[in-house]
Amino acid sequence: MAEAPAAERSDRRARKAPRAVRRRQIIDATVDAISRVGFAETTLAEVARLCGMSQASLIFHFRTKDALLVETLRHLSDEYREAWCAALEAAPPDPLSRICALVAADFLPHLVQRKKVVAWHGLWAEAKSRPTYKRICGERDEERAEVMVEACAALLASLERPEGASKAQAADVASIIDSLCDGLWQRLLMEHRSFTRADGLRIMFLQLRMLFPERAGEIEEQAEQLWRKRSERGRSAMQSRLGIRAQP
Amino acid sequence: MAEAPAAERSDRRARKAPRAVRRRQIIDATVDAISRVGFAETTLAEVARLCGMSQASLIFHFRTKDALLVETLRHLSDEYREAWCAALEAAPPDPLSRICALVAADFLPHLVQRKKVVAWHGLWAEAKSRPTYKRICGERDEERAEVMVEACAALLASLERPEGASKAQAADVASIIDSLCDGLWQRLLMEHRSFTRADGLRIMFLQLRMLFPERAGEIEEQAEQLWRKRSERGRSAMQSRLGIRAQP
DNA sequence: ATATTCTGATTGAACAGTCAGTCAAAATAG
DNA sequence: CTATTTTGACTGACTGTTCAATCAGAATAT
Repeated sequence: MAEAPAAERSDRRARKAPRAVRRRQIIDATVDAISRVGFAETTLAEVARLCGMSQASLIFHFRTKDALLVETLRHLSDEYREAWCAALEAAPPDPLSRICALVAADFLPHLVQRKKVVAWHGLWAEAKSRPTYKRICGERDEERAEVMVEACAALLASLERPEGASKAQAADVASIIDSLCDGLWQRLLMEHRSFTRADGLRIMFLQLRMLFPERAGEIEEQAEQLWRKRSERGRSAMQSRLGIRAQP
Repeated sequence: MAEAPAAERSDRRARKAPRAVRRRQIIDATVDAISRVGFAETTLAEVARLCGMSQASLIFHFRTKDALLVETLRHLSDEYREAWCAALEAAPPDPLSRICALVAADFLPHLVQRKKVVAWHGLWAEAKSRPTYKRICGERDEERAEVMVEACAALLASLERPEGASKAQAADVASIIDSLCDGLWQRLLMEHRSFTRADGLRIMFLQLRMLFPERAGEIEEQAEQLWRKRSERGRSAMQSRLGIRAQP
């Protein structure tokens, strides 16, 4: 309980911290606040309390409350972007692997933390009436959607389906994948007792197998690989099979 | 403009309106306000302005602002429930028709108005930190989900798929349908210029055909029927074909 | 019918509380 | 020292809510 080694524990009593560090602390506290009390009830006083600073300090580092909220949204957006970009780079270059990686990134436990997603949704909900928010959210979604459409197009092209694999078809498939992701996250947030990330991931892979039945085997392989990684982190006996068989 | 016939036109200048009517006017104005300025910025002053009444009147009819918001949420919830219940009753009793009816109800133009859904999402986003909201939203989702699961179970049972049509399977299929609906609505709200209700509906039916390829013909039939009804309301040349063919 | 009383709806003005943002002084760092 | 960071105390604007007064129309009495 004594003094901290000053490096890792540079937090509370460091009177003067680098600008970027303070800003980050404040943003983290803002995320915390929004996820706790909701967007509408998030006040500077609450954020200040959560990061142990004065209200005036927040205003000193971000000029206004609105600016703080915008930068919080931007931070979350950037972080999310980096997460799926990293997942994408770590994945093999074939389209199917890329799609699986993108999907998996959305459901990996500590890549996308609950607290952050709650805050994200709180800010997102206000985007409809705040152009700036809308722009940030829009950019985020667009970029990911593009990558997904490309991967889907590449995969569809390789499948040689009976009727022409048009651009529109790839867009539709990508729409289904992305929208289902969003919808499942919505459920995850509301029913976080009865519906887990594992459930969401399982259903996503179910969907992938339905979209690309020709590659059902590979998809199941990728899923089981994920489950194996997952079980390293705790739960030993996890239902590792998908619920529905591929069509014959 | 002379006197109104007192029955239909009981609106503005009726000094004393029945309690229920006034409450309804206020709730409508609240929906309007939330959809315009967002939940966080919705004040009693704004709502009062929108329905041409005094702030004090709002408090008179609903004891507090919170109560007004809760009753607004409940109203939207009830209205939505009635919409899909009506669609369900109007539909033929076979499982597939019921599923199609439920899906279509979510995307039919004036059954579910945009303004209301925007407001719904605004309130919904706050539910994470407001137990009362959460309860109302939860009830709404649960009831619909149950009906969907039942219909899916009945349909799956009739298909005689190779491996047993378990309860879990029906739940998964229902999950996919409902979650995709939610996700598509999310897109609809954000990209309401480039992504229309018709796009959403088209993708939903795409999904249904993928989930139940054995009944692809019937599903396409139902879809085309919907499109025909739709085109009565204006647009003459609407892409009436689904983009992807069923698997052979 | 007319006048009177009663009741519930409606409101303007005022209230107390909370909010984001200001400021000058204190604390810290280089 | 000077420059930057930090904060407690303050402010003005705005919030939801209260309240006494007003008003319209129904009920009652004459």
